[in-house]
Amino acid sequence: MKRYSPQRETILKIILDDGTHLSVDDIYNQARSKMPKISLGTVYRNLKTLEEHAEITQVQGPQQVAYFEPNRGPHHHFICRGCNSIRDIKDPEIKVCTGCISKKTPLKIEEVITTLYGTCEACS
Amino acid sequence: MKRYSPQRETILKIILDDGTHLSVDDIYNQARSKMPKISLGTVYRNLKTLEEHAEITQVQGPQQVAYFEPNRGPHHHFICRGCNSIRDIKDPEIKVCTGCISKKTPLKIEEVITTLYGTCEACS
DNA sequence: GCAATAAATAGTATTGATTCCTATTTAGAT
DNA sequence: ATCTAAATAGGAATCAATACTATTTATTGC
Repeated sequence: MKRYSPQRETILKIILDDGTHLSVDDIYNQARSKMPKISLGTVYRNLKTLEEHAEITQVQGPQQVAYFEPNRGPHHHFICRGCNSIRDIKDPEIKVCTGCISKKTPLKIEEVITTLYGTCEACS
Repeated sequence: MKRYSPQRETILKIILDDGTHLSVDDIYNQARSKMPKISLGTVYRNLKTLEEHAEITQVQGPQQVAYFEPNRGPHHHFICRGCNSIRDIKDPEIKVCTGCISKKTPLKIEEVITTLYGTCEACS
């Protein structure tokens, strides 16, 4: 990665500033309000670059939609089936035991992603 | 669901007979070899119907590709980052503790999906 | 500072998976 | 056997994502 272009900085800032999870369209729209000539291709390209450099993380949301969030270490997600909202679940709050499987199989486990599906307070 | 059409039976049988995880294209191609005039739309429609009736399950594979498998109860998946293969991990082999979170938050958790990413024997 | 070189961009075209649409066929019920 | 609703084939339409290209912008070595 060369140096941050204004476009890349804008995109990264949008994601860092936002506490929730943004879709490509969210990001594109927010970016356009600050930088009207930015193109959608630029958004996609930079999201890819930023993800490759581990500055942001892509989350697979409901209905095959991709969401992006700042890279803030291992954690999990809760997706509400009512309103499709995503929220973070901090790592210590749930525990996944992978020790047992790694002893049993020759698979090398590098990452564990746990997603909880359910109903949030508002939708209950 | 009315009654099984030959197309739906064919599609379901392909998935039940297969031990691995099939993409839409895999299913379409296998179906066409048995039933040359079947249309892609029919495959999609039936996959949706079969999933709604809990006969099959859709798995979100690597690179946003959807895979289908018979519905054989709760289990998890291991995805190899080398060859993109998916394999099942039986439920008792890993344990996810959700009890702790449900006490802390008012979220109603209905399903927990854990996906392991790593490297398989062949790719090591 | 200034050319040379490489990376990034805007804008548009293209792709590819999925859904939608419509006339026709098929299966189940009366 | 007829009627009615569901399912189908085939093609058109949609939509997210990628690819392409000419142009702009930044970095490097002088």
